[in-house]
This record gives sequence, C-alpha cells and structure tokens, in this order.
Amino acid sequence: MAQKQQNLSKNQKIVLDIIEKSVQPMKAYSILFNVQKKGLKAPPQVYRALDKLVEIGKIHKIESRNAFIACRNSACTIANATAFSICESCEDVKEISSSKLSKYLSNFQDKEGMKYNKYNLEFFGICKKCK
Amino acid sequence: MAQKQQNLSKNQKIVLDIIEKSVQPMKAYSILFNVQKKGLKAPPQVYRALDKLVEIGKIHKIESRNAFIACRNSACTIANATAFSICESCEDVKEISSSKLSKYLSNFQDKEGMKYNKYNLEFFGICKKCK
DNA sequence: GTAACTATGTAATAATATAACAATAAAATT
DNA sequence: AATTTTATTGTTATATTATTACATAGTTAC
Ligand SMILES: [Zn+2]
Ligand SMILES: [Zn+2]
Ligand SMILES: [Zn+2]
Ligand SMILES: [Zn+2]
Repeated sequence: MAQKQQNLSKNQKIVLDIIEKSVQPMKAYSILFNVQKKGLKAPPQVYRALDKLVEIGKIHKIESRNAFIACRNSACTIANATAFSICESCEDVKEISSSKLSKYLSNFQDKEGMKYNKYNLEFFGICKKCK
Repeated sequence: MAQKQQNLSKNQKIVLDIIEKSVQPMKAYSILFNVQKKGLKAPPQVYRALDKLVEIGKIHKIESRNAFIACRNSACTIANATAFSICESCEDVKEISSSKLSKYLSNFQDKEGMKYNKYNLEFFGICKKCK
C-alpha cells in the first residue's frame, strides 16, 4: 500500500518532507530556498532528490508548471500513470484518482496497436472557488 | 477544416514554417538558431510567435520535453485537447488523433463532477523501431 | 580491508523563458 | 486624411529551470 520510507536518503527525506507539507505543487528553487536551513545549498542536491522521488512515485512532476507535488493517491501504486486537474485561475492542482480513467488509459491502443503503461494527463479548467 | 493562414504575422509565419518542416518537435532555441538568417535575433521574437501559434492550435507544446510540434491532426480543431505518444528511446513524438479518446477525456468528470474541455495527455513507451 | 557502489558537496554553466521599454506598422474611428 | 487604438516588432537585460563535472564521504559486498 504505502511505499516504504526507510530507504530514502537524508536529502531525499528533507526534500520529500517539505513537499508533503505543501498543499500545492512546489517549484525546485522554492524547495531549494526552503531547505537551505537544513544544509542543502545547491540545485543539484535538490534535483537529485526530486529525480529519485519522482522515480519511486513519492512525488509527481506537473510538467506544464515545472512543479512537484506529493502523491496522496493511495491507488497510485504506479508512478507511471498520473492525472491531474489544474485550475488556470488559482493554480490549484489536484491528483485525480479514478481507477476507471487509469484503466481506460492503460488499455488505450493507438492506431498501430501500440499500448502504453506510462502516461501523464493534465486537465485544465476553472475550479469551483474561482467560478 | 484547415485553419486560415493569412492572418499570421511575418514572424509567426517564419516560426511556423520551420516547425512544419521538422518531423520531430523543435526546441525554442533550436528554432531561434534556425531563423536567425531570417532576421529573428532574440528569444522574445520566437517565444511570442510560439505563444500565438500554440494559442491558435497551429502547433502544440510537448510539455515534458519543452518542445514544439506542428499540428497535423485534421480532427484537432480544438487546440485544447491534445494527446501524444513519445518514444523514450528515440524521442519520436506522434500526435494521437482518436475521436474515441478525445470524447472520453472531454466527457470525463472528476469526483466533484467537474468537467474539463482542455487537457494534455502524453503517453510514453518504446516505439516499434526501438524494440 | 579493498573494491564497488551510492550519496553528498560544490562550483560553474547550460538551457529555457520572461520583463521592460522603445519603435513600427496595421486597423479602426473620427 | 488625421487621430486613436491595437497588434507587432526589435532589443537589452534578466529571471527561471536544470545539468555537467569533479571532488569527497559513507555504505555494502566480497
Ligand atoms: Zn500519485
Ligand atoms: Zn481556482
Ligand atoms: Zn493537433
Ligand atoms: Zn523509438
């Protein structure tokens, strides 16, 4: 269910911690600024941690925003199948966990019959608050 | 069917032209380099054209690659609903035109009943050639 | 203990994108 | 036609995002 936390390195834990505390996606340099008091001074330290955390599915990258958000989707065992809704007004981002959607996309075949088990989907709109 | 071309400005035409000649997505600075002989010397000139071309749907941005590709999807009247397949080995990118898929996604409702008519979907995998 | 691997620290730089402002050109209004 | 407005262009500088390269330290496997 929940992924194991023990095997995270010191820097990975620090970076994950700050991202998990944020409701909204964080940008790499904002993370860097926030972890400088903890000793991470330079971009590579943050980017390395981010890379690993994305790889193991603890966080996801919102590609259209160059930002990172913690995975709070318990069904999201696969780091490879991600879907988000993004409010274009307040930039609120939510991870969509719909087994129906993920099944549909995982089973999708293109015209050449090719299947993909990795995808990223970003929905855009105006959220309820902003309407 | 095909969008009108007349109302494009000089720089927009130049940038679109170079992107349409490329089979694969082009990066902004690669475009810039290629259009310098035509008088576009600085990033803003390229980025402005790119912004407009994306807005009117003549090109799409591949967000995970920071690259731009010409729309060759005749069904893609909406610049707002885009889907691509990306080979993680050779970086070959194809626009997916599946009315079934676009219907499914345009009709998708999240848990709060919210609908989105704008989305971007990127599928990843290894293409036939690379297998 | 040594080799191999993993993680860290650090400086420099590359790659991507925008802000700000001046100058032109085209379109709409009078 | 002259005026106002709007869209486009040119230019410099700068902001933001991300990686390369290399040195050091810690951990694991043998
Ligand atoms: Zn997730
Ligand atoms: Zn909102
Ligand atoms: Zn298209
Ligand atoms: Zn390939």
